[in-house]
Amino acid sequence: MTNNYNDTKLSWESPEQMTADNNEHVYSPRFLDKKWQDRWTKDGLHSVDDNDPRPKWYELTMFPYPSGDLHIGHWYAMAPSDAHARFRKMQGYNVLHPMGFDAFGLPAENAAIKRGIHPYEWTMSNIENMRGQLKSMGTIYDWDREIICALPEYYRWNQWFFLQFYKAGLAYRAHAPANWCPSCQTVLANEQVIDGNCERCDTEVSRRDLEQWFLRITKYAEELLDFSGLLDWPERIKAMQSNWIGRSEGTHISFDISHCGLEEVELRTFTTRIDTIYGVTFVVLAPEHPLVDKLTAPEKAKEVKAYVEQARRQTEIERLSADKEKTGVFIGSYCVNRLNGEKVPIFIADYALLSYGTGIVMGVPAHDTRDFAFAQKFDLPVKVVIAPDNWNGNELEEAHIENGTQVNSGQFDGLTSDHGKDAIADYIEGQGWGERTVSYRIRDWLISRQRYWGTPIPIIYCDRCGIVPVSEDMLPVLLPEDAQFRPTGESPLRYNEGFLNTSCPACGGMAKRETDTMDTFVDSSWYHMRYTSPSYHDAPIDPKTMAKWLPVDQYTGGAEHAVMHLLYSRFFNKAIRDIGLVDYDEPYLRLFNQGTIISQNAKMSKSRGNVINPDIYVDKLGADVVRGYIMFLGPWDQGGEWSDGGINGMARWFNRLWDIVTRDVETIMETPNPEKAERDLTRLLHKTIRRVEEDYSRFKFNTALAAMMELTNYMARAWDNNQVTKSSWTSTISNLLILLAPIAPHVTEELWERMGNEYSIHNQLMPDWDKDLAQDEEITLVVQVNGKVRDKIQVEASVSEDQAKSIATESEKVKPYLQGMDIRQLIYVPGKLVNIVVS
RNA sequence: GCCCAGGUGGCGGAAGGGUAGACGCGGCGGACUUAAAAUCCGCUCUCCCUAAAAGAGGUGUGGGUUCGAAUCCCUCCCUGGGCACCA
Repeated sequence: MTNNYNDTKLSWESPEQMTADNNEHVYSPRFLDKKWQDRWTKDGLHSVDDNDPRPKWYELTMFPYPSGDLHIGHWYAMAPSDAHARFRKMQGYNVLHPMGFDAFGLPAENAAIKRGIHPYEWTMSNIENMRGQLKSMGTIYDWDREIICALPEYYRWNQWFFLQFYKAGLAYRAHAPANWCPSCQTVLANEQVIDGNCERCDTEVSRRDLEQWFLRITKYAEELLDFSGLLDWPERIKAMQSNWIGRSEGTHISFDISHCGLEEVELRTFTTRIDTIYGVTFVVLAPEHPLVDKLTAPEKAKEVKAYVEQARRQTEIERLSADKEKTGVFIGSYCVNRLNGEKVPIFIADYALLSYGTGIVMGVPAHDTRDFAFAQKFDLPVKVVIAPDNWNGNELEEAHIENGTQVNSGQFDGLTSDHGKDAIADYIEGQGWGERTVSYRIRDWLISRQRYWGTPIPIIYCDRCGIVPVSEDMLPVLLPEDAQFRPTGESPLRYNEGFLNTSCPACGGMAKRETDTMDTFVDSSWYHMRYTSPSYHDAPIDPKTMAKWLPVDQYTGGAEHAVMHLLYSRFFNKAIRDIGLVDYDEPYLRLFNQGTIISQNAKMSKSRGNVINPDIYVDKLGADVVRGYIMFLGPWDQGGEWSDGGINGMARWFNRLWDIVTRDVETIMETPNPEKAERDLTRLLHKTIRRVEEDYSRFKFNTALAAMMELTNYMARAWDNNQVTKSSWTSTISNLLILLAPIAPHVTEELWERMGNEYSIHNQLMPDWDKDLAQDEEITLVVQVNGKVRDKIQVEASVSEDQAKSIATESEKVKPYLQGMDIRQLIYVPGKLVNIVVS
């Protein structure tokens, strides 16, 4: 059969040339995108009803920073999540799939410094533009629920949460060395320093001592390691969070310094290897440790001071480099190892970190690689206390860090080191010299930022009353509009007299406001909650909508947020739970991480010039083709490479689909065997339904599309071969359109209407598949001899084991391989194959 | 160094103990066209062979388990990500 494809194909012409008016059969994607987007908006098709009785499904994708342009990476994150949310909706859920803007942050302020545009103007006009681009994707976002973090009605609740944390002892101020990004002109949290560089701008960070506000995430270290409240999170993300939290079990053990005549009478160290306590030959303090001054002998003072200053100057990178040669200084005093009464010299060295454990390390060169290197450098004794198996008593070439037998360990000699650990810890606890404990690598979350475009921290400093929180009824503390944007290293708010000067809420006297603003990760820690009641005035969330929607059922986004946003948000949830604001333990029950879309073998970036602008493709090919192509690239979690050739393939398939759906069924001729034609097409349809729905639920859009392509390929062939019936044809195309609707909402809506169906396809339910109808009538029986395929035979699906075996052994192609052989075994796999084992 | 995730045609990728390479891109050949584009049809892992048929080989490497391994187990190599002087 020949088709006049010119009449029915999709046209990629502009809508001016091709409108639905001048030709019913020609479709312009650009025209149709707009036609249906307008219609859906007008009908409120995607507005979400809090009172809908259907089971709820809250599907969220990480909201974008309003950089001003929606690039292909945004599409890659958002189009598949939209398809998945649509799929859930078509499974009968009441779906909330909202969108908003992570609108505070540095680029807005940098634009102000560079170009004199106010951050508010810059941000809001970017949002305006991006909202339009987001709408062009054809997503089901309910724009009535949009949130913008930079607006006072949002950030006042950041301040409100901060005050609750302050009251609960979860927010505190401390003077501490902090990571300073000289380019961003602000401090950063530990999570925002990647390999010693700023997470945003990649500039090397330095250290700066400042008064800073912290949130006490360490209080939740143990609970954050417990992922049992999550339904489905990637193991990788859980591993990254576990790594970051860095739990290690060990013992606190103190060394006696009572002979020094100080107020302090002991040095507390943390060790995971208490079994090696008899091998201590030195103790190391972190250079910044407060006891350093007190313990330094006068004759060493100069040398120690020089070392401390040099250590402070070092950047994070220099200091943490593992291959760096050990440095340090003997400070001229000693402590006593209480277990054996030995006198132990005290050093300072920068490999001891003030912020981990107690800031003091017991040096056991025989059994720790770092201590070994230090001992070599300073010619300190290496005392073996854990004998390796078959140890001959010689000196060690390197540290023996594995297990062994306790030696030179007093009463513990002869125990295995495992037993030694327990016995020594018991003994120490009994003597009151220390106790078993757990140490974590994670530090409290530093939220102060010395920048303008963020949430003002609602704190007032009064000379008489000290630190005074702003009272709740005075919120929000508004960002002043008229700030001077100068990169001074201090918040621009400090130079704004009108903002800075205020009166003390306690005594009414003159006082000054905190001028730092909050890390923007505070905004994203609870934004998912605000979507449920974006304009609620009495609290961050309406308790009614909270109970209805939260927690989030499915969250999607990039893995780069594993130890930043995702960890902060989990902490935030647990903290506000303990304050009594929510009653669940985890904010995001299921998490799926999409990969990265690349182009020309590299991440897209302006400097590489390999950036793909989606608008051009949307304009030419329509949103559905771009959506479909992005989902067809490969498995969503593995990312993929953009190719222009590839997207044309997707456009071609939509073209063929359009052709198939718009064929006139009245021209179908009588087929010789209508029952068989009907059964065959129906069978493939039901197999396709099964595959597509399984694939959607696992985010395998690529194979779902492949299944639908196989179906259209079959249909085109069957039509040409006169092997279709009107009824199966019609029912197959309407089911196919429903299956495809989550990926391609516009084309399917248009074709659905053209078939004469009731508006809207997006209110249809996903079809069920029928096991019997999907059942094969014939199968290909594979016949192997010793595991090698020798024949493939079409047989009835109902074939019995005996029948299959005899068909296999009697195959003409197989017989030569059986000649003169003994059949040892016949393996039968029902519905699949027979393997004849011969020798 | 430790912990994850990967390695399959020219390319993106299917298959997660049972026909390796679905689906798509690219390529080749053909139809339509004055021609081109678009569209449609056919072929497209490698070797052997004039060709077909039939063989043989083939999923990073080397071993193992199994009637049968891309798939499970062990060794090593490579790629990407995370942690790393954390005591």
